[in-house]
Amino acid sequence: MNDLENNNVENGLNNFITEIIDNDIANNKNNGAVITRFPPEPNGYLHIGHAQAIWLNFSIAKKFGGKCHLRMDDTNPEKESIEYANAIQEDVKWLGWDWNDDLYFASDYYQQLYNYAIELISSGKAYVCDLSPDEFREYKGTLKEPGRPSPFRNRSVEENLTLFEEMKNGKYADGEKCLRAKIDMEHPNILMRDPAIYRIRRAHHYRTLDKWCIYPIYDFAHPLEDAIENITHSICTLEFEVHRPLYNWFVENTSVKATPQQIEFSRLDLSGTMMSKRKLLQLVEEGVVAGWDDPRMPTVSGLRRRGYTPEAINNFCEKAGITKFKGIIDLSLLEHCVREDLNKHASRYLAVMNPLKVTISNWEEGRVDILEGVNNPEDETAGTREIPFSKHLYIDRNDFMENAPKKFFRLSEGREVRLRYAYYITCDEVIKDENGEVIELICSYDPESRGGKSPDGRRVKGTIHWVSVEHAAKAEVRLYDRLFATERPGTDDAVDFHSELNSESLTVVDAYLEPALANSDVTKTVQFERQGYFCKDKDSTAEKIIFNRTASLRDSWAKKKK
RNA sequence: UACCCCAUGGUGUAAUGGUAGCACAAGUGGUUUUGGUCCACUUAGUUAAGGUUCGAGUCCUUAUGGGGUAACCA
Repeated sequence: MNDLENNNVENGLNNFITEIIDNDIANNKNNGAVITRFPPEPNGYLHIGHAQAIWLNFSIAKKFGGKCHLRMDDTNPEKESIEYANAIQEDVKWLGWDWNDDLYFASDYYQQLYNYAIELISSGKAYVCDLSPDEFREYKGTLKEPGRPSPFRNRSVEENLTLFEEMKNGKYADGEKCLRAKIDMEHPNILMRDPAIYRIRRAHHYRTLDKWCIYPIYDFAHPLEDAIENITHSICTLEFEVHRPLYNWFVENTSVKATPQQIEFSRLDLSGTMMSKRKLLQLVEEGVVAGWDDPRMPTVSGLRRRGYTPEAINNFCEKAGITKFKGIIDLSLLEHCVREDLNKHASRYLAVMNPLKVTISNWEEGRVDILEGVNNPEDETAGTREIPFSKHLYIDRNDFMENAPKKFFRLSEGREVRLRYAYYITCDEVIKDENGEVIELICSYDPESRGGKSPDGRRVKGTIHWVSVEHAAKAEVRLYDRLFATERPGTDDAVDFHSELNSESLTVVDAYLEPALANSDVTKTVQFERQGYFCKDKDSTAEKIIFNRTASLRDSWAKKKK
């Protein structure tokens, strides 16, 4: 392994883009500088796909000793808001990235962009066009047929200058005129056929308010924004590939000094969910989910509320990889990443979600024993906690079975199990109600087995979780599953994506928590032993504790049963 | 077929003309006071056909399949 490879392995970052940058640096392009940017439009919340773009741009900056700008690409006042702009910043920060002083807004460049437009007009490379949007489209041609020149294509520089200034000054109605780059109406790439670069839109902008009634269009604005900020590598997703000639055209035909390079990669796609901001917005507006931060949403804020950690998300972004191949990542990789992180860091607690009453027949009423539980077997420094034990307990209903098969290592009449950190108990009697449903178990405990082992060293295979009824706190637990039942929801236009929703994406149950969990102010995601990872939801009140299930534990027993 | 892009196990991703590797998933076994974790092992891959070469996943040609692009959105 050579030094370069070694270096890349240590950085955990090596893909076709870093190879391009390696070459650029070897050739001393940009004097070896690397400046990237993450340029979201503040028209929605960030999702896991954005998280990968963020991870990519910031990691590249870090790897090459450069920097990464955060830029709000806010050139469309009709869809953007301060709420979104703020949420984006919060999410990027939470993911662990620091843009230092490099926070920018495209809207701060409006005057500069206007000046570059004048430059293009002055050099005969842009003109004001009076075609209506319909006519504009018609003149543009189709994918297979060339376009025709606009009748306004050959206006004089002076006339264009005057008209453009009048556009800016509000002389014309919205859509009455637009400014177009003069390139080639017969170009095989339809984007090069005199694209519009400024439109008239009397919309209130959340930052520039009503100062402007003309707004620059992405294809014109973006390369110039990049150049203004001295971006060296402008990384974007695949659908902009055909825009690259246009991107370069604006860099080459204006007086900007920098020569940013656009590089496209395949956006991250996850099975069982969708990344369309428009459709996610629809789910929010229709109330299908509880908001952008609903724990079932693939948004950064949704994952945060679900109990995911930034480490898990960034690891996932890295493991998913960067290529130009448009694939779909299995949700199980994301789940693996969160379990991997949480297994190392989450404190363990006992909580019973599906309670079945257990009475210890040979335990005195009122007697309480305080036992010691290990907080995290993966981390000795996490310490221990006290767990009260008494005559009346709850165990999980799934941990009892009548006529259990031999491989069932839990409780059944006449069988013995270990209560985690407590005692061995044997089920002596099963009490049922008039419907024949099991409502209580009468068990006897072995006083010699305190702490979960007995002096005779007998083997008790099963260990189950429990809580003491009188010490337990009741809580609500929200069990989340994938939002959609299909692998690729929303990809078939003939299918309404609502029909692909998973009707069981949310199940609400009651749970009984051991006191150490109920009394602590948990802010981190914890493990309910043998069940999964859970975090306290923001809907919790002093009276009502609410937990969200982040992810279940792997369950090889459940698999075996199938 | 107007132009552009892409194609490696089920999924994602390495291999930069020289032994097709890794991760997830799936499965088998072991350890275990979480049927978790951990450990070991197994299954499974270069879209096709030509060409260049001592040697091709990699380079060339063609075919096939998939995707993107015709907003005064980004």
